[in-house]
Amino acid sequence: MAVTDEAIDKIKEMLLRGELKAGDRLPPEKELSDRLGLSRSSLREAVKALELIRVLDVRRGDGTYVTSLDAKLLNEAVAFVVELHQDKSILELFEVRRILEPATAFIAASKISSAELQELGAAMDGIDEHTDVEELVAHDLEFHRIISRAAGNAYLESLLDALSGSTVRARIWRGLTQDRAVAHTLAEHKAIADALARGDAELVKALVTVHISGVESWLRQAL
Amino acid sequence: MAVTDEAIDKIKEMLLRGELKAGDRLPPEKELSDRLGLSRSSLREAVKALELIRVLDVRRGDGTYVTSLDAKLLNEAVAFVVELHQDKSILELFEVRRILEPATAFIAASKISSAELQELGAAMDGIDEHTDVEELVAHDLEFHRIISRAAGNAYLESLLDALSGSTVRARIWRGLTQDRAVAHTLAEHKAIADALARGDAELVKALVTVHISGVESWLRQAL
DNA sequence: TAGCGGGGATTCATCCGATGTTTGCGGTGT
DNA sequence: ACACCGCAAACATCGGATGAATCCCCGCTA
Repeated sequence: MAVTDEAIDKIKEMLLRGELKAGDRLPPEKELSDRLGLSRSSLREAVKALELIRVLDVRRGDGTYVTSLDAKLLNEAVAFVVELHQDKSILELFEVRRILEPATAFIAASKISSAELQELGAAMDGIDEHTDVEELVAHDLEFHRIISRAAGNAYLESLLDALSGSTVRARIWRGLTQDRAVAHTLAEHKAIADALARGDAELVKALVTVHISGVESWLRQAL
Repeated sequence: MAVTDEAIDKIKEMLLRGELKAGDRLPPEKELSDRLGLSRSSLREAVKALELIRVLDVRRGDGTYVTSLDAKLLNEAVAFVVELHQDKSILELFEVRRILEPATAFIAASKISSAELQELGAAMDGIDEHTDVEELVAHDLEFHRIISRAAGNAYLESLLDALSGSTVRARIWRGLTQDRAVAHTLAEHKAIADALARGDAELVKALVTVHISGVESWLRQAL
């Protein structure tokens, strides 16, 4: 194509060149479209596309702003794609997660703070095999997120977060509930938290590998 | 927002529900906009956004089609984001690559076919420290891509491809050339290929770790 | 009959102008 | 000093007009 895609590229270049920085406000639609030499309609298409992947933030009645442009961008972009691949090749996506999650936990083991360890403990409080699925999913998400955050790499955190979308997580925990495997899975969480507290990185890595692989094989059989 | 985002969601749901499948053609703009209850202009914004992340493929004068919806989607989405983070936090992105690349190579070691090994050999033919930067980048890209493809996980392949965009690669090889470190890096490629040929997965993993880490530390010092 | 070319129909590309809605901000009055 | 009001700026959405690319059917020709 041409005009609209050129506009996307030009905006991207303005970002790369530092002409536009995070938090900056873009010129009004009319002015920017004149400057880039296209119509408002076409410019709006470009802006909309950049808004979908969270590069721009459009505030009605106010203006269009550049987002923080941090690692969370990865999350948005990947999550959208992952959501579309739900039934199809979840297992391949899971294989990626099986690589990343233990490595992340390994890194986290040597960096995690006592505050984060406390958070991890709090995340498990009040969660047992009688907790309803919705809350279990929230717990699971938080548990893994605290660990990935402790690894100190925002991209890793975003990627892991996006790779197992909440839809997949919900399905898994629903399945675990039916199979009465919730207690077992929660025990794995507990073991991981304990090993993290002791700073035993190798054990953490092994436990996480077992944990993820367990879920993976459950998923494989469930499909 | 409202109308346009609703349209994006509705199209996404049509995909999830199987109402639209890969390769399908969407109704014409006019018809679809009527059906979704919005104007053509607004619908076009939605379509444009979905086109940016390669979910839809618009062919002028023909129609709008659903793409193959395969793992390559990840590539497009991630590559766009990565490109925007060039100067900023390349090192964090590299850390992710350092996790994925050895693990991928490890998997590839037990799966790689003789045809792929031959490809790997061919990719190294005619490449030496006198090759110009552009060709070195192409070689590097191909080398790592053959290995990730051999691992048999399309998402892994896409992700790795996207994680080290060609811009970063170009910068690295330009730097390696100036530092007269090209021969050394190519020798590492050779060693990796040899270990793959012997099926020594552990060695492959170690070599790749060394390889990536070497580049990473060069990059760290160059920033 | 097979192949080729033309022309109309379909569909997207782009632009324009009008109108509605939301937000931010400054002025005003108490 | 504070609360309210109203204007101006900026995005949201619409519908129509025109252009350009593509597809496909139909008729012509060898």
